[in-house]
Amino acid sequence: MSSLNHAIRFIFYCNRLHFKWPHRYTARTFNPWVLSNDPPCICPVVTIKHIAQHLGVAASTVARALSQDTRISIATRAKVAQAAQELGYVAHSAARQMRSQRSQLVGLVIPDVLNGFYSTAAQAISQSFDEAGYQLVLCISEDKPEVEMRQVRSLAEARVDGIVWVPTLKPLAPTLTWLASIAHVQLIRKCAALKADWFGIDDIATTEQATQHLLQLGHRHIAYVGGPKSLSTGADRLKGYTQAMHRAGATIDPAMVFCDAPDAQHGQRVMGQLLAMPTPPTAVVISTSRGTEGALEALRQHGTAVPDQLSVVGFNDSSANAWWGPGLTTMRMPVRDVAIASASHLIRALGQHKTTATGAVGMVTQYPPSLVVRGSTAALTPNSSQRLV
Amino acid sequence: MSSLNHAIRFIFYCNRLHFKWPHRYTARTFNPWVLSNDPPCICPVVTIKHIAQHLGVAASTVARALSQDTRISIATRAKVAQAAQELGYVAHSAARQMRSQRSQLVGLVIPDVLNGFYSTAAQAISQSFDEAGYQLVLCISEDKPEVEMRQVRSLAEARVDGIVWVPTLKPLAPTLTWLASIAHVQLIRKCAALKADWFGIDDIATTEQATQHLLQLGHRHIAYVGGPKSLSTGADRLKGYTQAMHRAGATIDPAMVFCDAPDAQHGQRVMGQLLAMPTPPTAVVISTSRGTEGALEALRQHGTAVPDQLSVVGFNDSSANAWWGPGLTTMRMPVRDVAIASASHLIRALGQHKTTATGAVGMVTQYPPSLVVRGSTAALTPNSSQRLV
DNA sequence: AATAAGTGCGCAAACGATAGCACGATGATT
DNA sequence: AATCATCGTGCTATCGTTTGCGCACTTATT
Repeated sequence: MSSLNHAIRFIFYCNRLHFKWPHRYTARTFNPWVLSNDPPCICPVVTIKHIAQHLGVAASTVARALSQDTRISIATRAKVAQAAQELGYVAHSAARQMRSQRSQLVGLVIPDVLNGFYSTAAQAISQSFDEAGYQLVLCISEDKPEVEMRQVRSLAEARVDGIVWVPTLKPLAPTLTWLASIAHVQLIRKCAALKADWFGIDDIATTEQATQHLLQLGHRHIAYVGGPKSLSTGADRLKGYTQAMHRAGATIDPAMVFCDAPDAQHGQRVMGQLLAMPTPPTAVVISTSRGTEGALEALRQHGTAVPDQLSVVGFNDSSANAWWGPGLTTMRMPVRDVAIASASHLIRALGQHKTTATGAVGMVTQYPPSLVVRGSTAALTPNSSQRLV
Repeated sequence: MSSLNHAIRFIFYCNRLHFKWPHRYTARTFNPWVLSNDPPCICPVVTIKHIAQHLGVAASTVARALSQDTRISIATRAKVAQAAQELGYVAHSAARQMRSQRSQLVGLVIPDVLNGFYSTAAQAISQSFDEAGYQLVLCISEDKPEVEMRQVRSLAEARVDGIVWVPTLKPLAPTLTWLASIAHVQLIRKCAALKADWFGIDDIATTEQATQHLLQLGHRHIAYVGGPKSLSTGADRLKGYTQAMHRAGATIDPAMVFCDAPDAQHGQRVMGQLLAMPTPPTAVVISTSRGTEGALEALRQHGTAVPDQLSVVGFNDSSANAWWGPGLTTMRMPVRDVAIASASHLIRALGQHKTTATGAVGMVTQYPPSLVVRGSTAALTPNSSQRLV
């Protein structure tokens, strides 16, 4: 804690020199509740002016020295650096932002962070921006447009340099207005009302692959449990299922297609309904991660034999899926790759400061999913609960 | 997009009035890549000065009106509010911070966000601060002290009002110096080198309960797989195991106690070693979440029968644990409660602005864990791989 | 009628860092 | 010897917002 003592001595030193602390300073103390051993000390924060006074140079010289301006001699730079170190100088990014117009902050707006899908994205994005020297402001919108609006407003007030945005179902108009004034990329979900560069996954392919897999195993009565159609992901995944079914000439029973809230409750309830049907499906495609969790819980409660009675394809591959019973066949998505790509793109754009050199606006970058086949899907047998028609 | 047009008209209006835009303004435009349909428009950001000029009042009046100062008449306040709305005024929090000395930012430093343990905490903390009007700066330290140091430094530069901190194994000295000047709480892990209010879980009780459970089932050769002893959580959990074993008069085989990196690789490797022993244990306590994942993978690969050959107690209960094979017996921790408590405490402290009214520093708030018994633990039988000695 | 109190608002000084401009000193060139 | 380029540094305005002080005006009290 020697730098602290340095700082304290410095205060007395300044007082000797009749350095006038602004009166408001007296309220700023080192927080007493983390330094209970030491006596509470009135200790203002050190600024470049203090360093300047300490060395007998101008504040601007200190500023330039700290930013390694070549116009300042090496000797002076060294002295400044040492003084800054001794006095415990910590730059004030808000003040810097006032002039430079750059906050070195970026916002991340995601619906949820418990969901492994988004926590993976958050982790990757956090790392990318950390490496690039940006700080990440995390906003969890909980899929609520009002929350999202408030958070985007706050990000705009903070003058974040950029935003990585996973839109909610129906973003409110002010959200779009504010976002339009900020460099941003859209992640995973598309927002039709606001054109911007988008990074995501080929959602049609996810369910298309899954459904084709089940069709090849001989299934024809395949149920679908997904997210709301108003979400771009929900609509596309439904489309993938529909396309695959039509191409194979299989008929879709509307009673076996559910598009609703992408949460565990919904998954559990809907799976319960499917199992209670007089002629239940022989296979089911579930296209949300939380929905998959709920559905598995319902299967456990009903004691349904998987894959003997029912083949199941889940969503968002994780290590937990490998442990589950016979192993869960899932759609695996390169979330990490997508997240890193979006962050890199935004970082690059911010580096270019303003030029839209990439060319066209509304760039679309789509990554392919893959199907991980495990034990929860099997060929259709007479054992299956549904008799072939 | 009518508010945008309003703003544009306002610019011309200002020009007519010979309002001088600072030359630097010309570089700030509405971002062209999100508004490709409209022609790129040079459109400075609206400040209170512009509102003031628009209404023919002083900037200070606008500032007071926007902060609902009672000295400003209701009529003026309404006019200001409307003008702000029309011109698309967005407050500049950095400028506000310059005077008020409050950034309305808080930092969250956690080692990992993929880990369900910490993502749960992050979600709860994010919500708490969001409700209290703070923005959350997320820092993922990856358990690396150098990364942590850099991030804490950045948080100090951003003048965050407070920090929720999960310390790494060995925080570096500068980290502590910088943290000492900021209001903060420690979460989950304790940092002995820096006294502060702490919120966590009774880590001794976690493994103590688990071990007692196994002892009651008749097990005596119980292995332990945990995190490093240098971590407060690692040390305490080991202590809980040791205490329970000693109290029951069971001998601890040092070859069956592993304290190392809390990751999946370690869990998998160590579990492999245990299974390969000439006289393997009949039960095992695993006290890290990632370690549990790795261990389960090793069990799957070895085809070990659980609980017939080996009883297993895992860590950090999640819904996935219920699906796993016979259901995984786990230590469940009230992470969400702890996280919310820590955030609330910090918010309360920040609200009091400086007073350490709570009294003593170094407050300790500890929540009790609970044991969720499922199918992975069973009474010792001759079937078990280890003969009783 | 004169003073006191209250209301509504403007002026200007900060907050900390930075960038443009200028200025003195040194050394090099004509 | 005079002019010029270069180097290192200081002065000062500026970013957008807040706030203490003060002024003019209105209403209440003596």
